[in-house]
Amino acid sequence: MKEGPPIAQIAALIGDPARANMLGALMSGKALTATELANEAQITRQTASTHLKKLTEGQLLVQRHQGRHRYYALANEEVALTLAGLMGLADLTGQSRTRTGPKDEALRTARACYNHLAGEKGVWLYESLCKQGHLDHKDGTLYLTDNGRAFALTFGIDVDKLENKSSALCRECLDWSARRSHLAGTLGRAFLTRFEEIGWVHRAPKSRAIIFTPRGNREFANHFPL
Amino acid sequence: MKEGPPIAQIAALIGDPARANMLGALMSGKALTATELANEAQITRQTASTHLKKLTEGQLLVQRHQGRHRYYALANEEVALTLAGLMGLADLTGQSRTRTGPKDEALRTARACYNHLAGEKGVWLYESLCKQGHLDHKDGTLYLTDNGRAFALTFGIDVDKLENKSSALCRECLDWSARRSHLAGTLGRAFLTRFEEIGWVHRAPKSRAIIFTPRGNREFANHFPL
DNA sequence: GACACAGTTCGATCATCATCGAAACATCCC
DNA sequence: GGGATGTTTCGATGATGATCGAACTGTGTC
Repeated sequence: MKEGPPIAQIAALIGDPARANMLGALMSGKALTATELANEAQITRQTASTHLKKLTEGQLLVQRHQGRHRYYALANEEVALTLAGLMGLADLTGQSRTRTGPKDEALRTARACYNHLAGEKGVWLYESLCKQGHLDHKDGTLYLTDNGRAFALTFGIDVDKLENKSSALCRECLDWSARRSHLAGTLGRAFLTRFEEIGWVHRAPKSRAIIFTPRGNREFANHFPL
Repeated sequence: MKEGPPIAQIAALIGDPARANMLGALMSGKALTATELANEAQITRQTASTHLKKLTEGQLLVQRHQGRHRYYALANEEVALTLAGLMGLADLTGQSRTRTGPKDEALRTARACYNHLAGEKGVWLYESLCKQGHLDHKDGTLYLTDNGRAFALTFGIDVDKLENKSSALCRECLDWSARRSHLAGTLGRAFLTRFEEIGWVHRAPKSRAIIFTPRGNREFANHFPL
């Protein structure tokens, strides 16, 4: 990796097509094995291995051993949110050639972004929580109100346990192309996990798309009015 | 430029050291000529020209003719904010080797970020405006309150004129390394411009640093209490 | 133990792209 | 017009880095 301004090193890491494909696959939030990532990027396992090494050294990924597998995941939420920002910008500047495919439609409606809900449904969730007074801004930071805390508890989310984690509880994830924010942070991830637990949604097999069941759609609209 | 996922193309553009240096120089918000940018990146003018062409085609920059000069500037605020995000992430992941130089100190205190105020003073401004009830969040978007509008007017900022512009009035610019937001958008730029007009600050010659005069420091603290 | 599977390291190849010298083009000034 | 400055285009060179075949390490299974 050539020397230069720090931003160039990170961008160069993301700038290779193979690596970008891997990062894109990891944006769902799930950890994937080296082989899965190699398939995702359409390269051999050897090549993938060198890429994964670079990404890990660059602190964009972390690896976790599990038997003979090595699972790779995005290093932290900051990486995920920055990548989301870049993706939105790419969309905005018209780098994306393929417009409005049938599968893209599902992604635009609801998708996983580092294990929180993004897309239209993500914006919906966020705005509903704000409007109900469950989330609020104070001096520039997003926080969960007492009302919101109670609401989360009745919804089956153990907020106290979330707060022990080192990363932030509430955070905004900005999507340039939608020009809207939605909820990220450990709370954002907890909501999506809960939706899965209670059978409102399930994940599409090989995609970031989140599929709402008919019941999930109804219940979601009931619990999160706009 | 190799094909691949859209994000890779943008990142690859930023990922070259020479181009990254140019973008860094333009982050102040000022437009610079091709020759100035070549000097900034320490490359010949021919090389700079090809880089600038690529950046312009990639919609990261716009160029403006003025006589025999060609001024280049960041294409829009979205580009600027995304670059700021990447820079913060680079800082966070420890890509930056040079820690806490004497000049970095000034940058951390106050610097220009696409013509709005960033750094500690930027956070200060933002938090003060929030605390005084001049800025508020509603359903996930930042907006100027009626109080804030009146305040801006007495401060010498013509808000009505700003609102006619196509880009957003209020926007947040997130700095990962500081983990705080500050005010961007046309209003953010208007504030910095006004500070310059009334002699509170001036720009360091070849840097993004913003220098507060002694009087500027006092007045700033008076007008924007925390 | 032998075998299959997952992943990494090594070495060689090859394509891409940044770089610069030279030259062309454009604009301003006198 | 002629000369000076700013900028781009062209062509050639060179270095970086992505890629894959082959070989090697480590882990689980029978």
